[in-house]
Amino acid sequence: MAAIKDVARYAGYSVSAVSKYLKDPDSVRPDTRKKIEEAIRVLNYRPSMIARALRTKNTNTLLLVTDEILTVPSNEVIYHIQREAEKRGYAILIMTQDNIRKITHAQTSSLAMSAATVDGIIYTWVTDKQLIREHANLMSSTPKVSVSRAAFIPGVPNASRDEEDAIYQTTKHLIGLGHDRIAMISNVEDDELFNNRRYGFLRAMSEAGKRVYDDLRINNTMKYRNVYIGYEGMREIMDRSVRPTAIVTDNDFIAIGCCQYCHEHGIRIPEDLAVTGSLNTPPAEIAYPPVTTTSFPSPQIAEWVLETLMTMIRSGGSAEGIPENTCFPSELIVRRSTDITKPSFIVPEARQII
Amino acid sequence: MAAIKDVARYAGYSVSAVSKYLKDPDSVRPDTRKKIEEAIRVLNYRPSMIARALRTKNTNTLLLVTDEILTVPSNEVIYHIQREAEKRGYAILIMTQDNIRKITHAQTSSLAMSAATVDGIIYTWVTDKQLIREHANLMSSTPKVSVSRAAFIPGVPNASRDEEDAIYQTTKHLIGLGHDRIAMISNVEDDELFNNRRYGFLRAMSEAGKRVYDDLRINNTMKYRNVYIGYEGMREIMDRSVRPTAIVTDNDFIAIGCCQYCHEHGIRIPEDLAVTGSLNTPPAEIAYPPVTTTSFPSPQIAEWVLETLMTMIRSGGSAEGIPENTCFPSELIVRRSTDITKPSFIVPEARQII
DNA sequence: TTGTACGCGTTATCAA
DNA sequence: TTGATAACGCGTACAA
Repeated sequence: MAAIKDVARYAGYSVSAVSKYLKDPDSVRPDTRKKIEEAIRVLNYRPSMIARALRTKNTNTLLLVTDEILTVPSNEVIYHIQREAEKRGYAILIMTQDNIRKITHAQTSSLAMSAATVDGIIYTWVTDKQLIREHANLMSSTPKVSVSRAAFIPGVPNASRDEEDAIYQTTKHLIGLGHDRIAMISNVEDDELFNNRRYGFLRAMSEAGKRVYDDLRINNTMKYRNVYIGYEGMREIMDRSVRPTAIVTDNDFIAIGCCQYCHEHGIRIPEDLAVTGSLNTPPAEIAYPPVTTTSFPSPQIAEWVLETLMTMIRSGGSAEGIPENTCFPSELIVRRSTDITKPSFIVPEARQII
Repeated sequence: MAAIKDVARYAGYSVSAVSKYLKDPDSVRPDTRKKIEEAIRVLNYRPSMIARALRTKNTNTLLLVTDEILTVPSNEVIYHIQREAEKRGYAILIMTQDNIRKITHAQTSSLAMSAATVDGIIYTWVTDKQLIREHANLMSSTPKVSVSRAAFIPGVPNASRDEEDAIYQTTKHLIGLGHDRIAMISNVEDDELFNNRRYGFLRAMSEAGKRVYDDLRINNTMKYRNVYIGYEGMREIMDRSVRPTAIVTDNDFIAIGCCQYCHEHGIRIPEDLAVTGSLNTPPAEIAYPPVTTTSFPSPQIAEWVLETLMTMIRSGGSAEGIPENTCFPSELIVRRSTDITKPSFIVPEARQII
């Protein structure tokens, strides 16, 4: 691989002339530029990003910590972060929480690898806050942000969806359709999240002067079992004396589970029962019937992540003046599961991922 | 940030002693080791991977080129590659095809960034073969592999699923259930893929002495519209004089579209019509009814990717002796859409992602 | 405008 | 077993 000194020698100039040219081609005389460009072309020269990084201390690389490459909305957020990063000339290095743990707790005695040197760090949907706190401490001089309340730690700016508002919008939508008896089924992964969502539901109900008949709270051992939670939740609810005409859930998969129960028991959706989900996952769009839901503002959050990191990098790494929490609203997406005027099958315009 | 020389000074030894210790702690005397470890601890020293990379020429980083973070099975493969890489101490750098294009075609005159220096490259589900060929040429000394036939270029070892076998297994399953009139609906992204799949279907049919009644081939403008393709495909098929009792598709989403049509028209699945998908995507498991499908061997492919790259890296980058194409079989997953004895709703054991 | 000299943090070679 | 030194490829004062 040709190095800068080879280019210099071939062009008949010094290394620094070439370096200067690389930084700003117009800062050298036209004939010099010509010769340098010729040399670069002939030698197929590509600057070594490593040597450059050693000198300049920045790698144009951001570390993204996540375990959730496969789950919505985490994968969406990663997707958009990746693209926003590329726009700005940054590459994304992905690492799992487990690997971060290995790095953080490595005995310095053995081959304790430090994390690859990066210009910024993004924590998303991590579960071990204690670990993140330690790692953040270790990388104290590197700009850091986090996404989703589950990853919030003090001192690291965080972006998340406004969960309360999402459920509030959904509930209000149902109320607007004339529903009186509305139940809520939700999974609990995080008490703060649950409380926010629950409050959104209650606020909509109370603003409309509706009586709260029922709610279901399934416990946390059911992670990755949301469809089943919806199915079982429906069974419980249908045992009660007062049956709801609509179900609010905080997850599309729970809603899909509700639909499965209804199919099994001859309950028509939305004629007999309206059902809503949350997060606008791909399955919600192609479910039978398609499920009314609220979007996750992944593009907005991704843009926030990059803009915030860029600001911090420019300001030498400090989080000064950046709010600890930034909330993004979601959008209500009305589909057949609540609205009989919508198609019960896929529309040509629908763009399913895959 | 403390550097190795700081550790050396603090411990009272030379830089090379510390470097030697770092490489193999047992290669220095116990008392020396003690002092060095103390210094590392006190100064919170972490070796600079950048400086190390400048010296050793390897970064312990692999470049993964893909545009499909959101689609199955690409996301599954990425997920597993990421984990297999971490197991071996490698980090994964993700880059889109567009960015690769920018890098490859950058005018050397301006700020032509080279790709970050990496120890290996993985191309997955890329669409622009010409570009990949150029990039592979540019990075000629870096070990490279590709995943999925869509990314195959000569000289770069490729892993993919055995598509013919997947459809063959599916068709045989239907034949075993007693189906006589079986139709096939497929999307066309790639003629080679289509031919493989089609051949698997025909082979199963002919081996069983079945007559081939019908097939549908929807054209390529419908990428990301698979559910709609299934829906429309069913409409066409139901217009024919001889109606099938089973439908083979090459994609779960097409199968789900078929189901939607059936729901709309009172056709019971699987009583009146059996439907099969492919790729074992999450929606296939939670569809109504759950869809019989074939798995994608993502873990096996990911392991192949890493093992192959490790081999190439050890052997100095050559693909010598590595087959150009490695095919992995898939597994048939029988669900309600073909088998009436299976549950039509979600089972408690089902682990849905998200 | 161009060139010289040094340093970034590490590893490897060789000598002590 | 440990230490001095060169080299990896580049950027940047500073001098010419």
